Amino acid sequence: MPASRTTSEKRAQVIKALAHPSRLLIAEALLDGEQCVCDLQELVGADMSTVSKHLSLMRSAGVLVCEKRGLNIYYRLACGCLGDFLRCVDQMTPARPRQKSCC
Amino acid sequence: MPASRTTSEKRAQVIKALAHPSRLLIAEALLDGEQCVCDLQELVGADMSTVSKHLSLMRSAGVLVCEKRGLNIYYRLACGCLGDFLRCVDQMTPARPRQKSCC
DNA sequence: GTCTTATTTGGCTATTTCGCCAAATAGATG
DNA sequence: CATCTATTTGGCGAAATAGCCAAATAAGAC
Repeated sequence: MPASRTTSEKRAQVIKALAHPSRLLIAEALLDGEQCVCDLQELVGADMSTVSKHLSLMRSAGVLVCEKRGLNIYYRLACGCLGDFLRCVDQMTPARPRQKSCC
Repeated sequence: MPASRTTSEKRAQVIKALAHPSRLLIAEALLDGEQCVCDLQELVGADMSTVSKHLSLMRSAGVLVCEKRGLNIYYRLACGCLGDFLRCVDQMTPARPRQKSCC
């Protein structure tokens, strides 16, 4: 059956949470396991508040979950499938050939 | 090895091409096979020029390829893995539970 | 209790993205 | 050739997103 518009909207919200270089960099880093906000800030190299907003967006989209332990808050991927997701993305990221136009 | 910033940027461009409800709806429809622009316009229900720009963006991101036959231009998915991609997205699209905040 | 330290939130400007309209283009048809 | 049909492109205002700063919050340490 064809996807409904509301299904596409829900899915798009999740995809959007990964469709930003800094957010994707964060998600990729978390493939190796959880990290605290301050480590992710260092990774991304942006203002702490900026990173925090990215994390919050990814969390509310269902991509990340977090947990407080001691002084820090640790984020991790909500789902183990991100590797597969990225493998598919890489199949569409050809080093070179991309159609500029038809015909 | 960790993903580099430029790798994440390339990937993010592909993901961005799918991170919009109308564009995702188009991609989902193309799971069942190619369609011409006018069919996709009807599906999306936006102005023809709007749909054309979405298609062009997806094409230059490497998500779609197109081909002209007769009067029409037919678009199809560049890669067969989109189904897997969406299955992963759906795992992160829980009907209900989503972390509002930590702790 | 006060003082830190880690993180989030509010507010603001700058940038990007979206969607329509109108005009341009490409190619089939007569 | 002129004309029609399908699609793309240019341009512009409106809306959404990004990133910084400053202020607020939460919880552990003292």
